[in-house]
Amino acid sequence: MLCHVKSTRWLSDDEQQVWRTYLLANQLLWAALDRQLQRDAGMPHAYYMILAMLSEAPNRELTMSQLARMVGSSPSRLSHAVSRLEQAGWVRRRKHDTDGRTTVASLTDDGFTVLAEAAPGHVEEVRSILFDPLTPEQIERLGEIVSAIVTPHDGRAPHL
Amino acid sequence: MLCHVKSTRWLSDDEQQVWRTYLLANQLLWAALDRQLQRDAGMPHAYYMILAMLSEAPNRELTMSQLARMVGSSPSRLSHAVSRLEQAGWVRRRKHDTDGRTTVASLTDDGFTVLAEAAPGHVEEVRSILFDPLTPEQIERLGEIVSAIVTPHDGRAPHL
DNA sequence: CGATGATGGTTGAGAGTTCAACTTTCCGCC
DNA sequence: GGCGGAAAGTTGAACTCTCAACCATCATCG
Repeated sequence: MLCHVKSTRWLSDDEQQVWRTYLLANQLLWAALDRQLQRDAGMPHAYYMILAMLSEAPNRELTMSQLARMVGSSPSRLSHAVSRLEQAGWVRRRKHDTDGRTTVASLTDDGFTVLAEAAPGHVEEVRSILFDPLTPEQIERLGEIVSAIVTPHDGRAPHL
Repeated sequence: MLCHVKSTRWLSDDEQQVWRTYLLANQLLWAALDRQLQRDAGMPHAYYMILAMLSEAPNRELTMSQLARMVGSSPSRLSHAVSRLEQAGWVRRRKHDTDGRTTVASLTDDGFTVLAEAAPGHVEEVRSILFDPLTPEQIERLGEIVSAIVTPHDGRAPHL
């Protein structure tokens, strides 16, 4: 037992329970998602998100910075990932027209095809694990809850 | 736009919104947790969980299988992780007395110390990101929701 | 007793991520 | 114009994770 140490706001038993179950639910979800995407599209979820964001962008292209913010990656991680996706022929990189620092990533037709083929299975997976077990009310509550978490509170901003 | 493809149960706009925000909230949480643990204890969250599970086990030891199930790792991942932790001097491995196949991992005193030092900051981080932004009612709802997700539904079991 | 399969665990290679260092380009200001 | 700092990206090394192959031990059953 660790919680004999005072002056720490330890979790109550109920909170502990929620936290542990939250971790478990998350693991279930990620394991299933990664397995499905790896099987059906040969890429991890982070890469799928990159393609998905690009596919929705005007002209199917975004700067690396925009992309990094949208998928929540560090610049480094994104750069490596895009290198990989480029190598697979799913994304192309080019220099920005007017700003020489920024590079623009664009989705290729091949990339779009791969995405389109993986999407139905992916959505089905998300649905069956996350949404199907929940009632409509619970889904609404979940929406409120996650919104509360991502909304900046008091102190520091959520480093977006 | 991808959703012109029919015969897929696409997410509604509301569901899409919940899903995206869920992903964002998760990223926030994991980024913060990993940063804090890396800074304060020099290990990723998965490793922290291993130490935490061991610390709560009778005699502070568990078999690799038990440990793997509790932290939700593949045997391989756990084996690599424990190797690393052993190398750091925080965990020791030994052969099981009666079953020659199983190996038992036990938390060392050093391991316990590291854990004890990292725990307060970790709990504080979980609290400030996950629990503090939520009302007590929301926490309870969240508990119900994650329980519903981890509970086996209809078809296949959640591969625990 | 000995083959057969199941259980428990490890290993190595390849893929992904992190972290810090670095380059290049742009902006503001003297 | 040129200097200093900020912004945008990239790179390489160290680390973690995944996946498949593998070894050893146990259990069972003919």
